[in-house]
Amino acid sequence: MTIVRLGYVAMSMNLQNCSPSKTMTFTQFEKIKDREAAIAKLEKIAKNNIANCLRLLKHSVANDVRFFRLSSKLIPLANHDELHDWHYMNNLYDGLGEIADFLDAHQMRVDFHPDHFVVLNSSNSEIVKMSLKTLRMHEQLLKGMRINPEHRCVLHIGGAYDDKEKALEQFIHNWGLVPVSLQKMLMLENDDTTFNMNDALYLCEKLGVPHVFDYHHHLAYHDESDWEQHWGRVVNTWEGSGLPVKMHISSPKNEKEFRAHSDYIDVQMFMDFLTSIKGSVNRVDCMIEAKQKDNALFQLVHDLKKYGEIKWIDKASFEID
DNA sequence: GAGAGTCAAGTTCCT
DNA sequence: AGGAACTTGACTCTC
Repeated sequence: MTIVRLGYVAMSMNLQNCSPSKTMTFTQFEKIKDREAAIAKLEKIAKNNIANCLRLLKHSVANDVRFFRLSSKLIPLANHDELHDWHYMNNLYDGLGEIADFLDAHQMRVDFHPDHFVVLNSSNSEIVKMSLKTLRMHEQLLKGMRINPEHRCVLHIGGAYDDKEKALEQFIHNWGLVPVSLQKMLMLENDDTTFNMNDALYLCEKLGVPHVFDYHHHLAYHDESDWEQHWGRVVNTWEGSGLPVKMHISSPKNEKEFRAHSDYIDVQMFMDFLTSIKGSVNRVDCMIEAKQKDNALFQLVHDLKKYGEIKWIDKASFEID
């Protein structure tokens, strides 16, 4: 028996005016002559993003969804070079504290997926430095929400730079430059063009990092199609974690644009996957990555109702035998 | 208000 | 060497 919990990404198609990712471009920032006023504007946006984040969490719990990806764009221009003197965290603790209180009251798994500017295997030390800065911001946000940062940020491995083997070794080298507290925060995902499941598992096993298996990425890019023979290794990378195995689920937009995300999830593809893994692991949390966000999750739940082998626990989690 | 073009950041592909 | 695509939600400007 396996317990499956569904989650969705960062924003809702149902809540109005509830973006957690509002921003201000640097160009606009510079246009405001009074720098203090400009920073005040950034702070207002950040506060509002965090308030909207709490609204999203409440909306999720109201629908039994207890798995959610936080936006990595909560703080506009947070790590911009020209704003290095801005202590963006100072005004955010109240808002983050409210999220902390809410999370304390509800069993909920939240985490981050910093975007593609975080590249840990770069041989350019400036890029690695900026990447670490961005990861430290994520760590501070997690601490502000009183979340144990362990295994709360999923990353891609990075660039191939024309030599994949070398790029993997560069990752291992650079890993030594990553502070231990940040190392503990990370998980690694297989991508859809460069580093497949085997590559990610190689690093995860070597460095003691949980592997987030992305089934759609695997279908788009692999050197052997049989992922099932390695599934046990995926599960093993989670052994030392206090959290259940985490997965990414999405569906191809169409044959031609296979790698792009579709609006909704192909229920048969998802069931094929579940049928393969059921019983191999006690719990698995599936992050639904679809253009229609929470609506894609609700639609998937609806589509899953026709499968008799699924026993529903609540509106967004179930058991499968 | 709708629609087109732009945005801090990286990598890869194309010329 | 330099520019566009990638992929993305939100912003900004124009009409």
